[in-house]
Amino acid sequence: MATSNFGILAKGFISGAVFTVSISYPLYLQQKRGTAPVKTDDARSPLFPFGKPTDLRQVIDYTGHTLCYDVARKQPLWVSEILTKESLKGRANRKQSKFRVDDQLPEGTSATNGDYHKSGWSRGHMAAAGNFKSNQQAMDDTFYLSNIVPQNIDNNSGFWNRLETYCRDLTEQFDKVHVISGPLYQVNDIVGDKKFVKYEVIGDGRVPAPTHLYKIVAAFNEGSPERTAVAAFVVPNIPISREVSELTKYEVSLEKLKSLTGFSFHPQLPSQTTTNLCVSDRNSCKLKSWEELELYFAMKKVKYAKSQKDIDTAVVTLKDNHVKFDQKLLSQIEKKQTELRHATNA
DNA sequence: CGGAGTCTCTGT
DNA sequence: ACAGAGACTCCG
Repeated sequence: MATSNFGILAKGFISGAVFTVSISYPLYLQQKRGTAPVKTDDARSPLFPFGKPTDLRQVIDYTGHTLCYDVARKQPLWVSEILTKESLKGRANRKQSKFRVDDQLPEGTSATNGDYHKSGWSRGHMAAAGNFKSNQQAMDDTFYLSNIVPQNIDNNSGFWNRLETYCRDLTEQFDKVHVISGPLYQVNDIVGDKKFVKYEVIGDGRVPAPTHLYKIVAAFNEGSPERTAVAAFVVPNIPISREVSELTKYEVSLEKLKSLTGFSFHPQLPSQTTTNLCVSDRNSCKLKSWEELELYFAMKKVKYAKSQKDIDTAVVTLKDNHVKFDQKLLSQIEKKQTELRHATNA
């Protein structure tokens, strides 16, 4: 028994019946407050004769990501993943995956698709599906609703999508890119000198829609993990202009994020030798332009076009947005058109 | 890449 | 009659 000799006796009543509990606790609990750390992992204490509150939060490992689940909010607190060139290569297809209730969670604590349906909010991945092209199972796992938060759809497919793309592109400069993502509930409404945190809750499950999302990016090379380049970002969960490409606009310090989340991320990271990602990265945390993404969309549309009409609409979309055609797209269009001609002739 | 909504079919 | 799965179409 790892207790001291300073046992005390507690007495009380439960439903009229007398109970007597002998409680032993370490000497340091008797010390003055502030002079020593209070041990919190001891289940017995004078103030908690029936045991200290237990925490339902749990950390779960999936095929490609690990998350800490917030039972009360029915969404993750943080989600961790590691990107490499290899993990981004492959044929896994998100069309094969389905959003679904996570049966690994405690009974009744998972959000449902019904909560999100017609809510006006999209189902935003924290660990991104596109980060697991190499493994269909890993991609499928990201579709568990344990990895999902209510996200503004324009933010999701726009700025946040560009941020995820930025993380993937970092694998061209670093062996490994470690990413932690999660929701935040921050002041988003100020009236006079009063500040408010206002957020919607959706569905029968009353799933809260976060005001912000955060992402911590730590990129390093295999041989020198002590020279990690790291940065953290807090992005409001609202549409963000396509013109914004400076990720530094949303950069915060790790210390700041610690106070916002209550989690100390990367506690082992030696801060003396790490560098700021937005300085080390040769792109200086500059996101790809929206035009580049439009070009990418067009490429896909042409590639899977079933008729000339599909190609035309893709082209019109680009012209509407004043996006310059690059050579790859032009040759892709030519290729597709001859392909379609052969199809009609046969 | 990131999503949504609608329709049809099927099983209870 | 209603719920879920799958195919299909659409958007940024």
